[in-house]
Amino acid sequence: MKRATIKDVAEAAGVGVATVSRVLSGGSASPQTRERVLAVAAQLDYRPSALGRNLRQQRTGGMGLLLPDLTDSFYGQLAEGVLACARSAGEPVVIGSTADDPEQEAELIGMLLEQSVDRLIAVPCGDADTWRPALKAGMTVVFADRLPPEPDPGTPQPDPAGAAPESELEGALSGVSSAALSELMMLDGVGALPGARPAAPRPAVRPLDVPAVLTDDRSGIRTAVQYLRGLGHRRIAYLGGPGRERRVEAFRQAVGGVPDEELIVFSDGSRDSAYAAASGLFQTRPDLTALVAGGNMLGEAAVLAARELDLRVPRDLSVVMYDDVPWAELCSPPLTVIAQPARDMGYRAAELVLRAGSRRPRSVLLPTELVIRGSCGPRL
Amino acid sequence: MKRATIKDVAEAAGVGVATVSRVLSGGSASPQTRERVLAVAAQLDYRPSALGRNLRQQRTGGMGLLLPDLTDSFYGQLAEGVLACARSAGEPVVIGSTADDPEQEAELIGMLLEQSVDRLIAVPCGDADTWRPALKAGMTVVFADRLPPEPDPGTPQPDPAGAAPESELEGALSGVSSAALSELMMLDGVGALPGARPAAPRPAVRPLDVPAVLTDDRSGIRTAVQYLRGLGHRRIAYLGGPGRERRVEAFRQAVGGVPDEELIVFSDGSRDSAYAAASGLFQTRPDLTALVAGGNMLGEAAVLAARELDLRVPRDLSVVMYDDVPWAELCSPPLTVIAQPARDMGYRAAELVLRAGSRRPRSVLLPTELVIRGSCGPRL
DNA sequence: TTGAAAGCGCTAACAG
DNA sequence: CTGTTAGCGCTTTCAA
Repeated sequence: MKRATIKDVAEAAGVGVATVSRVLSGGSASPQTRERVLAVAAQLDYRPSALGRNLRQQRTGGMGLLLPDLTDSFYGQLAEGVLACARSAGEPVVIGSTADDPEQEAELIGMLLEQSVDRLIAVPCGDADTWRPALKAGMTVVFADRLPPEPDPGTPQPDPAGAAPESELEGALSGVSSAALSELMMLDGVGALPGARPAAPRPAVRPLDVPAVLTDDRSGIRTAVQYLRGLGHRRIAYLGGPGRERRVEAFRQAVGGVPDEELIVFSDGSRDSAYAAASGLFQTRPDLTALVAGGNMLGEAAVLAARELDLRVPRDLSVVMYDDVPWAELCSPPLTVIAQPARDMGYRAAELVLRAGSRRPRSVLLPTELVIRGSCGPRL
Repeated sequence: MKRATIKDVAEAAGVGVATVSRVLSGGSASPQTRERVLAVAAQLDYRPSALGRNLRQQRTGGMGLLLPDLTDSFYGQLAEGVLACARSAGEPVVIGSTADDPEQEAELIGMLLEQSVDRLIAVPCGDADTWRPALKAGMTVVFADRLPPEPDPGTPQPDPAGAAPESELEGALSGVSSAALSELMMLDGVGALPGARPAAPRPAVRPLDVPAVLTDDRSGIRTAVQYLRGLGHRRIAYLGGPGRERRVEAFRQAVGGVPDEELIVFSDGSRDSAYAAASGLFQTRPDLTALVAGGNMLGEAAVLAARELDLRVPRDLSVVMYDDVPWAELCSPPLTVIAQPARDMGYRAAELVLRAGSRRPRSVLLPTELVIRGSCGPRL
């Protein structure tokens, strides 16, 4: 039993296919025609085929979603946000996971292009060159959670917002009422995120001009570092993951002075590498008393490594982790975290990519919140 | 700059479109023609449009994936498995999350039908009626992790494999070499999972005949219960989630005798409901000494509720949780779990749904493993 | 308000 | 081995 086509409906209703199409997409038609068509369509259990429509319109509906790892609760939450928005719009979502590997990312972009998916939400890992093809092909792209690494300009770039603003949020919003602060923040052109310095000569190759939904990393990190400093900690380490340059930068800035680079270590996206990095750090620098983990998988690794080395949290080591995830509370002690509104980020990114008409939508910067639990203590 | 079509390539190469199509899909062509076409295609950066192909073939490639909740690490891992397989096949995956709500599930199925996605992997929550439309439409469906609830037959159904077999695995494999036991298990017709009793009169409405990738719940639960009993526990409670009838049944059977139904409580898919259920259970039955949580979100809730009520684990309460998730180790104490090969399940489900020719593929039953950590102790 | 007709890009059947 | 051609189901001019 084959599916009914628009032609079947047209014949059964004694009208032309164009009329059926119009009725079903809310075009104009006389009431009686409309009613008849609707009745017949329902009776035949007609479902318009997306295939025909897509070919005709030269575009697949819905959106793509590219994430590093669905195993990471943060991205799981982000994805749920996207799906929630897509569902309410009745749009399909094509998902792909990149494992933070630019090559896989490029492949997935190619696949989406082949499918004529022209809207894409991504947590990018590749650089501008990975992304240019998608943009040139006319895809509407929205980045979430982070931006592609900027091509390193010749001269080391000073903080884009000028002299170390209190936070990105404030930087972007200087002169805005504090009521607006609690609102979701808008800013334009993510390439030059905060206070666009009109005169500053940027490198000729301007980064990508793609809207993004980000959280205020600078403020998140700064709050955490200040909190730790307030507890007396001086040797604070940072454990970072891939694509997180903004956070590291924020960390360097927050600790102030000449940062002790040995206290800043990185891993790639895998659990193993995170564990190795954490473990290595603890062993080479037993003098550190606090750690900021730049992501929940890193926090996981840090807690595990600390336990393995018999470092007691928070007695021997204070830990703050980026991302609030369900298990943070189950941990012993419960982890103090920098919470990001993961689900909202996904939802808003989906909104952006769906609403995007011809105009490029604006970027969104969401606030973070330091959730104090039990993993930080005074320096002893 | 528009994308090149097959026609452009044909013209530029001085051949017909059919030839291009043939060359690109590995059909026969003379070496020089092939070479020329390939060269031109590369030169024009030609990418075949899935739109045209899909319409022509009346089917969208790739597969759908329906999960209850991406926030649940178990499903995140499952999804990663599916994506890994899909990626290596170059196939797109359309994802949807149902929140264990049959209505949303039905809607998503409808959406996939509209997209002509004809392969679907699902952790089902709706019953047979929800799924029949998809099957009637000719979708190749593979269930993962669980099956739709069976329509309750008039007479209470005895254990389908006869007199309480040691486990589903063994039940399905009686007479099979023990070497094969460590292999992935095959069995036919999931509707009548284990030892198909030829003579037994089943209800007229046979359940769905859909292949599935499951784990051996019976053995998983039984092992856990036996472990707890070995530690001296007698009042063992079970905290269950939606769509988990097999596990509860296994639990009832494992505890033997007349189960104390008050010790068996359920929640829906949400964290809140799980917490409420756990908390309620602990308060109404302070005499229980051990708990089996039928899923990782339930385990999470149980640990939280126990902590809230000042029940020490494992001193006051021993806990075994279904699903091994990264945070199980971070928990204090680290949780003893029934581990399922989540990623493999996803991968294998994807294999099944992709390999499915006209023949219905066989079901797969994977083993579980009791991972003993620190959340269980002797009854005091 | 309505219908006829022209494709969108591709594959498969058929003819050469 | 290769080219021509007929659609797949739909939307969208363009006339009527």
